[in-house]
Amino acid sequence: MPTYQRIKILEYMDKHRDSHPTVEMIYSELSRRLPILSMTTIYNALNAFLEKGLVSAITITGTEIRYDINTNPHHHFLCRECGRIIDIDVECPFARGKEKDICGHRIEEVHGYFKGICKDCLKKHKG
Amino acid sequence: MPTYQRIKILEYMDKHRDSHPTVEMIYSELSRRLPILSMTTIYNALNAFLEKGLVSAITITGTEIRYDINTNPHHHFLCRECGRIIDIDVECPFARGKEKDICGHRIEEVHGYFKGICKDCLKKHKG
DNA sequence: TTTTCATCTTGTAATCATTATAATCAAAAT
DNA sequence: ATTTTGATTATAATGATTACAAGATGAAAA
Repeated sequence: MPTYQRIKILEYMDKHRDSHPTVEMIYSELSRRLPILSMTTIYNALNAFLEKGLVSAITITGTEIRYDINTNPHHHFLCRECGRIIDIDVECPFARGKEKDICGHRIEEVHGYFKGICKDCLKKHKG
Repeated sequence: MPTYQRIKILEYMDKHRDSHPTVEMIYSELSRRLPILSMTTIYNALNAFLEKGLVSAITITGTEIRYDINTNPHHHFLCRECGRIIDIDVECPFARGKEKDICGHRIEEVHGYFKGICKDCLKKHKG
């Protein structure tokens, strides 16, 4: 049932858990090996994965959608300097999914993110 | 020093605190009264406001930037049904700005948002 | 008052990520 | 074998935002 392309895309997502890749990043690596691969295919596949809950979408940079295969509840940190997106463990009961409502509204998705300077870039400043 | 247009834009932001307007929303109302007004002016003004910390940007819908003049620490709730963006009070120490670092990374911005069905839309379903 | 200088505004054009569309393809089902 | 369903592809369209260049403004300096 799952297509060859979709398997490759999912494999890529699994291999690059930390990079929270964009469609472009997936395309530029996979298209080297796969004889033909369309950008649209990746969009379609990721949207299908989204609906099935296999991946989640991160809109943190404002200019693009990043995709995340890590389904554990967590937040993200975007470094203004190096651009990395770093997973942040959270103990927030909302993020954990313990709370289903907030102020009477039904919660279906929880997103939390920080922007700033990451640990490594801070070191570079001092060193 | 502040321009006539910029004052009008800030006035609009203050009058419509709850709607978290887009550039388009600001433009379509203000351009009726102001003889001429450019979309670019609104973008420029809002970016200037952003740098001065007068407003903050909310990228919650994925398709557009919403602007918020409420500088109190708070989160947002996006209703999937009516599209409203609702302010949510938070007691999270990170959102409150009490914590300046997380896992060694320096925090400069904190964003939190929920997606789901708002209180009012839930009522409509039952009623 | 005139000049200067920086800043803001405007309109148009460009960018760029994403989506829509329509044709093609493949695999499964009847 | 033929139909059906869903995936893939290429191209074109969308739409929010930014880039750019020319013109307007307004305060400070001469």
